[in-house]
Amino acid sequence: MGRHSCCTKQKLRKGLWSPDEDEKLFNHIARFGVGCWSSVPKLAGLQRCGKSCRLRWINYLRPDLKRGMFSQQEEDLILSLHQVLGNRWAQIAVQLPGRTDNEIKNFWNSCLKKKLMKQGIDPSTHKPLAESEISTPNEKDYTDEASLLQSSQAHPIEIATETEKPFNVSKACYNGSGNVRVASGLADTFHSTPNFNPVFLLEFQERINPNGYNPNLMPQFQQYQTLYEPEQFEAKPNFGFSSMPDLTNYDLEGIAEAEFSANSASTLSSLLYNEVKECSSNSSIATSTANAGFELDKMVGNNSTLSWNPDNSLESLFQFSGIKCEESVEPNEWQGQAHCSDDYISYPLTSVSEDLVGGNAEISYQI
DNA sequence: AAGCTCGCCAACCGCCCCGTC
DNA sequence: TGACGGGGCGGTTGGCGAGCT
Repeated sequence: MGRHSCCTKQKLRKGLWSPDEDEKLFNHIARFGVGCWSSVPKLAGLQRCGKSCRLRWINYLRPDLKRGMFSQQEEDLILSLHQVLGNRWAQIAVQLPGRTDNEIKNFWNSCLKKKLMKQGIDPSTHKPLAESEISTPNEKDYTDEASLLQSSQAHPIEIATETEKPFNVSKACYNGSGNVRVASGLADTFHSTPNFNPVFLLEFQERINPNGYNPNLMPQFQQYQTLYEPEQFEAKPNFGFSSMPDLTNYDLEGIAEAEFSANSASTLSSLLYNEVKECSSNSSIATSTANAGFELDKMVGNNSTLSWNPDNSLESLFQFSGIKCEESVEPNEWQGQAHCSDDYISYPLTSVSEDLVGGNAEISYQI
């Protein structure tokens, strides 16, 4: 296979990204969303390969990234997931909103691995070192149920019996003895389809006390908010970042509503915030597709257009089927309604809402 | 203060998978 | 059906800063 074709081109910059490059990439994605990565460098005026742009966006520029130290709960969850999934960082990252696979991988290699070693636990098998050396092959392939069963017999995964919400971290914790306790059904989740329920995500995020916005992007956010007041966002739908509340990063307990309003750029954000906060306070999160539709319908009570891309927070979770793009529109021709081009898609929330209420739409949860 | 070591982490590399032609 | 290109993923590297001598 060899080197990726985009990297073979001449005069491509490598190494650390400059603030200027970041700004160019950020502005490009902010305007046009995530599309064909190979065309991004050219369109954004960057001397980088598409892969490099993609990585920079995913690992650093994405507004839904959480920065800072890993919490104890996150650490426990990583340990738990690693025992089940092994070095499948991307799958592990799915369960840790706001964290990238690269970040988790680095955290594992720099901290957790050593921590386990100090505790006398083999980081690759999660068994006591002595036992591991004697009997256990290094990396087990847990993809098939037989090997999982075999593994769990040697080191049982405790399945919680009570009706617990999945991703309750306190119930999916690493106990330091090589065993992992997960909520009922969680193990199945890992090994069946890659589908992921965002309700679980919200549940989890309630508990991990996120650290807030990606600080790297605050200046840009502020800039956009200065340029475009909330009422202008309907006319500037391409600024999906600002109109898209970051569900992963709100400190639902700590942040004042007034503060939120000041920081958010749209009514939609406030509506979403209220909804999530409500869920947070009474833990009555919708658990069915129908309920999810209802909740969403309440959330999207205005006519704001959500312009967001599949890599970003909410639409990465909700894939609305049954919504067809009627026409192809160039990105620079976008207006405040539903648009679709080959590479970029945005949906008017009211349409989504109507479809959901009408029962025509199916929400599938997707990684 | 200078040199050295070490750890962290951003970014790259190489491979694989999948879709398209 | 095979070649090709794009995207995604895990492993690895190297730059840089902090701490130590």
